[in-house]
Amino acid sequence: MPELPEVEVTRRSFAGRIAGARVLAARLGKPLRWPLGCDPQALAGRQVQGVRRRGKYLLIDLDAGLLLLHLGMSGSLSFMPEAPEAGPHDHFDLFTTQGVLRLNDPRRFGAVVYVTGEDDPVAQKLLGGLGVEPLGPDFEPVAFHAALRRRQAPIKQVLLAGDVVVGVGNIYASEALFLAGIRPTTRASRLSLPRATRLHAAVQEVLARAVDKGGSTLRDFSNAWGEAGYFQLEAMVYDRAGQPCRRCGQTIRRMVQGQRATYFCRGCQV
DNA sequence: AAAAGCCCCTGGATGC
DNA sequence: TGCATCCAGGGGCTTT
Repeated sequence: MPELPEVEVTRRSFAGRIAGARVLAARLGKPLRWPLGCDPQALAGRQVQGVRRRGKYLLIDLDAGLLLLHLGMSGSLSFMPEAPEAGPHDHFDLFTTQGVLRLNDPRRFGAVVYVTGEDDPVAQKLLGGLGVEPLGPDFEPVAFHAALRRRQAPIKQVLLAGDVVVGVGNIYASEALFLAGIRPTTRASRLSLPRATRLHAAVQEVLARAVDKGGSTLRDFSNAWGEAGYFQLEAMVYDRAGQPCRRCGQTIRRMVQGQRATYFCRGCQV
């Protein structure tokens, strides 16, 4: 489910309310992708300093150590004054003096991992290989072009890989390539500087706009307030196979790259 | 080093 | 109605 916009929207929806809270207890449901990495009881008494985001990870800073949280494919967070009884897909609860942070994740591709710091080997393994933040100052056209020149894979898959630029998932990769007028199958190394620059701008534009719209709610995404997102309503290509292109009228195509669906317009993307 | 496949898991939609 | 099949916002790990 969640790409950078959904994760960022989630972060903003509870960061302010949980900051300063004291952890009372933690509860685990079924196993997630990785073990928590500490006894849940050991979290009691720690204070939440704030919530950051790195790529699609949320970093919940504690006064000692931090929690790395990933929503995987089907995860969503809620933050409520009091938690209803846990349902079958509620796999992590953090009870605090200011409310309960709950992770609901039917498919359990998500994770909550405790690490002592960002230099912790586990944190390094998960965060160390990530590319630059697309909405940060390090995402810059010339460096982006240089990084793409080293990659022979199709540009769609390079965007998804996350080691050049983070946070672009399956929806926004298709959308950004449409905006930039680039075929998803184009080898990354063959993009000229002007085209890479267009793609750079398109990635920033589509992600920023999606954050603005509260993310995309295709099935069940909602932020920690329970509010849905609306970006899916303005998707140009994603999940629109067989429908007319909103720009040129040609039929939107669906193809498969690396076992993931890609949507594009033959008329608008060269 | 980089690319390509393979999984992890559950639920909803579709088709017979 | 029931059952099989396909598909889904991710990404680490293993193999080429």
